[in-house]
Amino acid sequence: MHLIIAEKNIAANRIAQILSGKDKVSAKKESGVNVYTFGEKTSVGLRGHVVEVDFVEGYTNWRSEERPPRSLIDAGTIKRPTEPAIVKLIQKIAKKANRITIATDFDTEGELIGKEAYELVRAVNPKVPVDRARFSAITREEINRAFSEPAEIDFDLAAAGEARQVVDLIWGASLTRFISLAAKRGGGNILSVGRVQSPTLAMIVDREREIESFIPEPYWEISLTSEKDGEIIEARHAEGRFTDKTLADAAYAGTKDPLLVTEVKEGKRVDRAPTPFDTTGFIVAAARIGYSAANAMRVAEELYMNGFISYPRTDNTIYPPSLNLDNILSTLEKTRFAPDVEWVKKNRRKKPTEGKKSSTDHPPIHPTGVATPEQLGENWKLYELVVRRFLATLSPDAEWATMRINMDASGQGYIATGSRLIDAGWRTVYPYSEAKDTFLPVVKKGERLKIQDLNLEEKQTQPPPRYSQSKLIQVMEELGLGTKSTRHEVIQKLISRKYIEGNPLRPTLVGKAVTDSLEAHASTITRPDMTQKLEQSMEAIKVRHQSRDVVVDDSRKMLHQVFNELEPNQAVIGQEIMGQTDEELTLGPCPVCGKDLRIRRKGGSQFIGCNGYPDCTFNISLPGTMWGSAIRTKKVCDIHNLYHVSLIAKGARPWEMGCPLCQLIEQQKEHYAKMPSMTEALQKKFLDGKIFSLYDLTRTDPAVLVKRTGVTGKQADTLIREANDVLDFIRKRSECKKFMKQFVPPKRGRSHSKVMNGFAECGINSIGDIVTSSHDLLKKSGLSDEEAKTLKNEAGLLIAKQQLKDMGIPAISLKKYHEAGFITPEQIFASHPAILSHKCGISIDTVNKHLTLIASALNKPAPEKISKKQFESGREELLSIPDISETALLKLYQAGIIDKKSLRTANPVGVIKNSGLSKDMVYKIREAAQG
DNA sequence: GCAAGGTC
Repeated sequence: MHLIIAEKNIAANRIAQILSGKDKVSAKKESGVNVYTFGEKTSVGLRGHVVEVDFVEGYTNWRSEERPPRSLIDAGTIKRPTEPAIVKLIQKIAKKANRITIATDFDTEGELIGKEAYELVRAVNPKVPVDRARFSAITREEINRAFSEPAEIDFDLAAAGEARQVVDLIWGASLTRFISLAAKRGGGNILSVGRVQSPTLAMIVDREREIESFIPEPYWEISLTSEKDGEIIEARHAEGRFTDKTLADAAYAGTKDPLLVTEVKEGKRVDRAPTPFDTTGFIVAAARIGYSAANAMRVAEELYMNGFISYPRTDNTIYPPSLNLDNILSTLEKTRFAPDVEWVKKNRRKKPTEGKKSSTDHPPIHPTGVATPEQLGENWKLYELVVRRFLATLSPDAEWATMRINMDASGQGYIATGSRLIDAGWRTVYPYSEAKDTFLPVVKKGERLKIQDLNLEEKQTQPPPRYSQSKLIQVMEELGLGTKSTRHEVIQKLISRKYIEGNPLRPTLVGKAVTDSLEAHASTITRPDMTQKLEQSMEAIKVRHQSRDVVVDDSRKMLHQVFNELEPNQAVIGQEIMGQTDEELTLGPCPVCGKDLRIRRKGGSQFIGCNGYPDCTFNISLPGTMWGSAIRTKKVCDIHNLYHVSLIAKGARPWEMGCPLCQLIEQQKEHYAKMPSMTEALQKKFLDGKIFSLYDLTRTDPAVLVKRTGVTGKQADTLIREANDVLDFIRKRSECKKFMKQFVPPKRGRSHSKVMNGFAECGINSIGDIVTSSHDLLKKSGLSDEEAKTLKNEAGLLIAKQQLKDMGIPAISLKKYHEAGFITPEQIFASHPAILSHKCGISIDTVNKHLTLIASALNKPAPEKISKKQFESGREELLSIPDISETALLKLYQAGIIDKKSLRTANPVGVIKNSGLSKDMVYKIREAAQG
């Protein structure tokens, strides 16, 4: 008897049908397993792997003292049946067999599954010959060929698969146990780690970090509309994005009628027909019509099991030659797609389209059977997708006519583009992506049009998008993470572990915490490189350059090193993760609305916010995370029923902060003391009225304050005004401290806070105060001579800069003034515009504008303006006088001399005095200016 | 109770 072992039941059945020829196949169930007999042959299907790798006995207790997570690295492994019924049946039949053929899938895992079957067989029948049939599709042609030329099992290929199994098990199990124990997570709440899942999670976390730290930048786009014979032309500025507002403004202002057509370019664009579906391609297309990855695969599985489509787990995007495409077309003629098939037959392309990947195990996903919408219900949509994709791969490319119109509006270039589908090609049978025409009217070079509408739009650069499931699967494929059958399951696993959530995918706090911890202490497991290295090793095993055992042992050594780093940090890792979980961050009821208060973190800052946000804005600020991450302690405040908070930093004792609300109230007393009208009785009324801080007070409407606390309207106004003053004072002081810290290093006995206290005693409470305070006063606060000087100087610079900015001088010009040595508004105002323009490299018009701004801010009359023309021609006039050099020119500007005329008419004595030029020189050039 | 890979 000849036993044929296939990878799955459905394959066993189909193989039997094909090989039986005219004989009838008898299908029976033996202890729940399908057995197909025909002639003297018997065909049985496995269920993928029917055995699994696991540790030898004695490692089941996670908390065992003698067997800690690290001990799993060197623990022995065994293969244990996971499908005992199938294992038993195979062995029962194998005993009586005189030939056995392994007919599992034609890939690495298939070879391993075959070897597993081989070992089961050998255990009960040491002598029976075992061969191997390899086929890339279960078609009559392929199966007959494969069975007519039986081959041997490739034990090297299978060994490569075994290496992967063991490496995955020891890394996954040991790290999962370690992290879960460190974070005190057990039961159904464990934290898993793995070669595929951890890098996938890290990608999602990394993306979130990019989004969090993204700083949007403004840019400007200019577009215009015009019209020809009633048809609209939309064009955009040739520059595209402007990153400089001044340039955009100039381009906008410079866009004037007429709009001259400078060039009309017509062309064609080929729109390639899509390539055959592999699993990833199918998932992406299904996502476009609303299916999640897991759902799409579930439906595909169902369609496959019922014979409507081919095997849905494949990496292949090239139809193998053995696949009879004509037969598939004839089959489809019996469906409601007959008209589409008709069209494809008439217009069929020479060769079907091809993708980049081919593989030996299965053909691309294609239809295999006839179905009706009534039969399939909801699943029809995906059947239709597979049918239409198949038809599209046999259809001609689509073609677009393209047009580009280049235009010029008084020196500003504009571009309009249009396209029109002239040959729908494959789009006729595959209507899933929209083919939108953008028409442009016919215009000729040299034609003049009118600008109807001109738009300057400010936009902002956007952060990268979060991953959708299908995008993530595509990226996983690019990085080699997971396989066609497992990628969607990995995503589901991350969701069920509560590492990620939402659509598109976002990491949860736990997901972030686990990734951060692994990246800090076991980064190997968070990188896709591990898979790539493993694949290289597997390749080496396949060609016998390395043995399975050496590869696995090397991997064991690496894992030991990872544990060398992990074990000493167990406590820190636990804290890092526990401190991030929802429960650990929840403190108790919000005093304003009663919902939960929670510690929230963003970047380097943390605060306590209300879960009722944005309806409830109550919050308490916390010190930055550099002082430690805030987590709750076990104590609860009797008054407010809130958990106490403590800050935990690496290598430091936890900083117990106590009840955050008590803290807040205590802190506010100090602030309230600075308000002249505040009394203790009022403070009590405020607390009863649920106003907990100075900040709350400034944000409360006077009418609301009256209602909540019973103060009079006039009192309310006064209190709010005073609160604003104090808040302003506090802000200025913190600004001052931040500024001082940059220039005054802390010393023993002189902390930054101590310096600030010294300042307060001297009445220095803002950066402005530093400028006006005396040198000695600064020294009294503990600063050295040098430090006092620097601080005062820098403060002066900063204040001047701020003043100029407030007056409306843009940052770019400010920098230019500064570099040329013009610091304060007064300095700039006192200088002659010609000098400013010359020394700073700012155009005279702009200088004039700035001087007007400064004059009005300083409450002084604006200086006389010099026009650009006057300035430039004057400069040429003066330089044409042989004795006037560039340096002399500057000196003349100082004396207000800007051209020959002013040189002639100015009082020479004044010129000599103000310019610093010699008497002889001045008279000489005056002479020259007469001519 | 751990992984990843098959299959249902």
